[in-house]
Amino acid sequence: MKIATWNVNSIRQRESHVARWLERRQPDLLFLQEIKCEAAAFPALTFQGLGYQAEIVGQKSYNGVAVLSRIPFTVTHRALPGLPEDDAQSRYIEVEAGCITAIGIYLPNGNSRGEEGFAYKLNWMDRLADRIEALLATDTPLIVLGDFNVAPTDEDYAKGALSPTDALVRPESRAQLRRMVWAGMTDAIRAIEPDGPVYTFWDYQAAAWERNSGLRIDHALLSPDLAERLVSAEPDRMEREQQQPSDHVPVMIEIA
DNA sequence: ATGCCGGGTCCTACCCGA
Repeated sequence: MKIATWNVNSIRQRESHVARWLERRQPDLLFLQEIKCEAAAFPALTFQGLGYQAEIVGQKSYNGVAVLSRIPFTVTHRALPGLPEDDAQSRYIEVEAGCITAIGIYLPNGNSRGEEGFAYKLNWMDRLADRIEALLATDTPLIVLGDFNVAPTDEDYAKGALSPTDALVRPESRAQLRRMVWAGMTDAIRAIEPDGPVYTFWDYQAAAWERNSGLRIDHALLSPDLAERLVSAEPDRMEREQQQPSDHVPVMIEIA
C-alpha cells in the first residue's frame, strides 16, 4: 500500500503537477494540504479521470486539506476531535481505507498572530496527541501524515534556515511531537534514514533550493503494527525541480 | 535588521506562509 502526503500551496496552481505525479508514482492514497480553496473550486474531475476519488475539507483563501484515493474509503472526521465547534480552520481529514485509519493534517504554523497564534498551534497539537492516544488504545492500525510544521531536531533544518525562536523549532512544539512518538508512533522517514539531512521543504526565497537550505517538516507517523510493515518513506525531491513547484515536495510511504 | 518569493483576496496593498 502506498500512502503519500503533499502540501501543494494552492491546488489551483498545482493541478497539473499533482496529476503528473499521480500518474508517475501511483499512490493508493494522496493527502493534500494548503489547497487554499473551497470544495466547489477543487479540480476533482481531473483526478477522477485518473481513477482517484476526492474528498475535500476546504475553506476560502487559506489552509484546506483533501484526500485522493484509488481504493475504497470512508471519511470518518472532517475536523480534529476536541477543537471548539466554531473553529473554522480546515486542517484535518480522517479516513478508513483498506483496514487502516489514515489522518491527513495541516498543522498550524504558529508564527503569525504572536503568542496567541503559537498557543493555537500548541492546543492543536495537544488535541492531535489525544486523538492518536485514543486510536492507539483501540489497536487501530494508524498513519498520521501531512505538514506538521515542526522540525523535530536540529538535524531537521539547514543551518540558518530558521531562527532558533521560530515556532517550527520551539521546545514546546517539539515536546508535543515527542508526546505522539512516546504514545507509540514511529517517524517513518527517520525509521528508514536515521541520520543526516532529509528535507521536505525549501523556501522560495534566497535561493533556498539551490543552497539546499531546507526543512524536514512533513512527516508520517505510524502505529506499531504499520511500522513493522514499513518498506520505504521518502520525499520526492524531483518535484522541487519542476516549473512553478510547491515549496514542499511529496512524501511517499510504502507499507507491505 | 530586513527583504528576498509566491500564494491568497475586499483588485491592490496587505495577510500568511516557514
